[in-house]
Amino acid sequence: MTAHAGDDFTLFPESLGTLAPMVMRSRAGAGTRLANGLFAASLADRCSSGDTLELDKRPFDLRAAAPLPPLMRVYLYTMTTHPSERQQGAYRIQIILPNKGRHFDTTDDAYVILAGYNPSLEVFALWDADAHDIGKGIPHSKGVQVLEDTLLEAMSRGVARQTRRLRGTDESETVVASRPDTLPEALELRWQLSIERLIS
DNA sequence: TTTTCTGAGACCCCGTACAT
DNA sequence: ATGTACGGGGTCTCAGAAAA
Repeated sequence: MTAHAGDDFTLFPESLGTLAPMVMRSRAGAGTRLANGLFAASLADRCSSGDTLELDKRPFDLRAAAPLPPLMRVYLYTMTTHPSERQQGAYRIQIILPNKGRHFDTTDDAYVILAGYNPSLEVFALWDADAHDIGKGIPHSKGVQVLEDTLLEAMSRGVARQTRRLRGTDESETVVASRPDTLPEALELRWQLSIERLIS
């Protein structure tokens, strides 16, 4: 995955007089900041202090040691359920990228984590970012879902996975869910699944 | 205090699967 | 082959937070 320098956001702002790539970030709301903090805290023993940057922003970066990706860029959203929708027990996040961008930012070869957190269930869900950032990328906003059963399984077993088909393609993705205390394990699985998907 | 931006709820549309 | 229901994705809107 590469950064899309030709899109409607600027990777190299001339006003700064620098060629250093700049990651587009938006400010995060209170709930997201809380989730960011919990996410980082869950990986505290895999990251040295000071390697977690800008927890009040979306995305935030996380440097970790093997077997996790060396640089993770985390797009974390609050995961909600909508009783008005037909499918009972379906949770989803709504992806809205900073500055109306259409692609996840992979500056510095970061591995993009697309995650949701539900504060009432206290579980994370990790989607395959690459599976959603294809073609023209992400429109104004995009919702991705995960079944409640998967989250409940993660609550009881630590880590759970769910395969879901992507509409309009022949492809499917695997969503990984986990409790905060099993997040390193889930991230490792998420990374492996992404690699398998890339080479398949 | 006002303006701008973001997050999240709600609704609608489209594609697919299944029953008839 | 066609109709219907369901699941997933897209857009609109509003409230709240942050910035000016």
